[in-house]
Amino acid sequence: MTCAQSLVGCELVWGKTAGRIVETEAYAEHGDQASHTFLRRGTREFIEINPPGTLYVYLNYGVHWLLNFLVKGGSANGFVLIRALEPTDGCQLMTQRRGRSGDRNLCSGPGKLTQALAIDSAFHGRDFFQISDARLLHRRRAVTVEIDRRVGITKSVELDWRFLLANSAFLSVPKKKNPPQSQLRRV
DNA sequence: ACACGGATACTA
DNA sequence: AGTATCCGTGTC
Repeated sequence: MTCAQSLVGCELVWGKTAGRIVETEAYAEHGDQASHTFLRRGTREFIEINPPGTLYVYLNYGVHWLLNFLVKGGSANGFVLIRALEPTDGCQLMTQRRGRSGDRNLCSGPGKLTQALAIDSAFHGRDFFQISDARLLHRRRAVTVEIDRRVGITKSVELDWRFLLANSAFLSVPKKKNPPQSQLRRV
């Protein structure tokens, strides 16, 4: 999914906090058994009803809110899961919300970053571009994106739809594939 | 290695 | 109503 790849390196500004996106995953509406659309009618309807850029926020494992962007058109409809940020602003507030210190532990995971940014179900279904204090700043320089297998799923594991900022120290889990096998893309 | 914990979408 | 499932984290 090209959107997931394009978001790597961009800065997500969320109120008084902000972070550079260092890890994303793509989930496709069709042909992807790991996507909610595969089993949930409600998620398929969500795609029909809402415009691209709508936030899809849901609770995972009864503990963590996970942040997804709805993407439409292009090669396929689907969602981009934001999995990790490199904190760039508001570290003190994020540390306070997380209840832990250390910049590397603030947003290095999809559940951690929603806690750090104070994202929960209240933002589910909201159009990202209509949220006044939320912004997406495009990267100013080219970055190297590494392609890897998605994390934490049991179905459609063969799809390499995880996108990492190369050599980032703020990833949720290290890349699984070794450099010779992994693909690198200058984007 | 394991517990924690709730929305969703099924079944009946 | 009851149950199975689930894109994780922190601590054991």
